[in-house]
Amino acid sequence: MTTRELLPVIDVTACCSPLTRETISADHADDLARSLKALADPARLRLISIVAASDGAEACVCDLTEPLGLSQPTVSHHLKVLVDAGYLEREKRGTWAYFRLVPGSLDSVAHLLVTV
Amino acid sequence: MTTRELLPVIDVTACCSPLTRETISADHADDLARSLKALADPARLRLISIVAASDGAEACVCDLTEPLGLSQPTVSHHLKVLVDAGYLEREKRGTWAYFRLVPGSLDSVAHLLVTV
DNA sequence: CGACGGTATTGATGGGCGTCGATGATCAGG
DNA sequence: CCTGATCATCGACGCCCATCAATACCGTCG
Repeated sequence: MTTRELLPVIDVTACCSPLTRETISADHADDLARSLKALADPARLRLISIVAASDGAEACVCDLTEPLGLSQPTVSHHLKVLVDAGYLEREKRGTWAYFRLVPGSLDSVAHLLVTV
Repeated sequence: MTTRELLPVIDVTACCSPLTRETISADHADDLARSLKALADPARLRLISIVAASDGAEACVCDLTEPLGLSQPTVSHHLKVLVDAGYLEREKRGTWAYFRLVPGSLDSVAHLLVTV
């Protein structure tokens, strides 16, 4: 995306077809893959779904452990992955930690997907 | 999605917030996670991008090995993953194998994402 | 201040996956 | 046929990751 626009001209052989437009850069592919990897887990998708469906669009860990059938440390780990990836935000109120969806985060990665 | 609609009523305690709408099922989360996992790799994202940007929207393995800097077996493996996941389709013409984007496959997974 | 409950972190373990070299399968051309 | 080229499959290696038990951290409440 910065200074690597000068691709060598490909000599056309029998099978090779030339490119008609820009492809995504290696760095861009890396970033998008990281974002998708954070979502590519059944437990994390269900966490996002439950948080989004909860009253006030927020939920604490105690809401999330039981419906997933996973241990509390595992749920905490998945939540950390989602927070680090920018899909959830964490707010600690007293004893409980509440998680909310980051608005537009899912839409943005979905938009990146269709423009790959 | 079939016979497990009867969720136990959650007794409301101090921290737990009730659900206001349906969450995705475990099976649905599994399927979507599988689809996303097939995309969550830099090499595979670049493969899709190159195929989509190629003339005629198709490319053969020899087009794809060099720009990725990966060995031919590795590229073949990634292409198989993408074909199995329904993102690419393979057509063998003589010695060469041509890959095309399956129309709408990316849009459909992107749409599933924003409705989680 | 001490006990208790919710949550995050650590360490260990087992499985999955990306990568490669070697090899097999298939087709074109002499 | 035999050879060369393209692509798929196999076996192996190394690394990342999902999961759990144990433990540490940090609030609240008595």
